[in-house]
Amino acid sequence: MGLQQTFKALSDPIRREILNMLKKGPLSAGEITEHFPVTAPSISRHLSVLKQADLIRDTRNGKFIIYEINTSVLEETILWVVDLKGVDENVEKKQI
Amino acid sequence: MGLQQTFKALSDPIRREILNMLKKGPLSAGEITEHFPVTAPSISRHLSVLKQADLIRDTRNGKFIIYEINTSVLEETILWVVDLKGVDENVEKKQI
DNA sequence: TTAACAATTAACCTAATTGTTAATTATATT
DNA sequence: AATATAATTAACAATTAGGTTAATTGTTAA
Repeated sequence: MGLQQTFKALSDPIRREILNMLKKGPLSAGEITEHFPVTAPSISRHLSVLKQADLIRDTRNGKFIIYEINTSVLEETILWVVDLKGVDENVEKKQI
Repeated sequence: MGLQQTFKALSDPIRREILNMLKKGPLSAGEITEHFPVTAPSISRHLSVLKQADLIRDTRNGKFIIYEINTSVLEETILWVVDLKGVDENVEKKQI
């Protein structure tokens, strides 16, 4: 349930961009929607996919629903990709 | 064209498993197919997706087409995810 | 309590993905 | 040359994904 949902969530460019936006700080659904040329319901579903993957968390604040990023899930993802690459990080750094 | 195709390719469990198999060494399409409960044409398309993402390379050897992993593409992916996580690798290592 | 606003859910459509079987291509063997 | 083997491509069916508009749910403010 973990890696699969994470990769699926990351496989869409709008969702990746949303995560990049939230990296700078929490935003409401409306603020997120403004940045994209698609409708609010469409963004709402993207948010729902990210939430199911536990990449974002939401809290209601009055009329607004505020989204923030949750990076803890990415730990597993990084480990998986780095392991696939099969690289000792230190060797990697020496090469650069 | 880079990140997008990589994430799309990694978003399918069969394709991730194929990469894990190839991590241990090159394999023919047939050998890969044997490990999954789907038909050869289905695996062939998965291989084609991985190839388009440049995550694998193929060379014909007689009747066989041999696939091997290409991890260089993963560099960009790792950088992207690590940057999203916003973690200084050293801090990370100290915490563990 | 009614009106307005923020956001989600519902219903629907189209495009992309994934799987199958059948046909094709390329190579090797007899 | 004919046959067998390895793999891909073509054609089709079923499912999933992503977009839209319309309807619904929460919350605030008049």
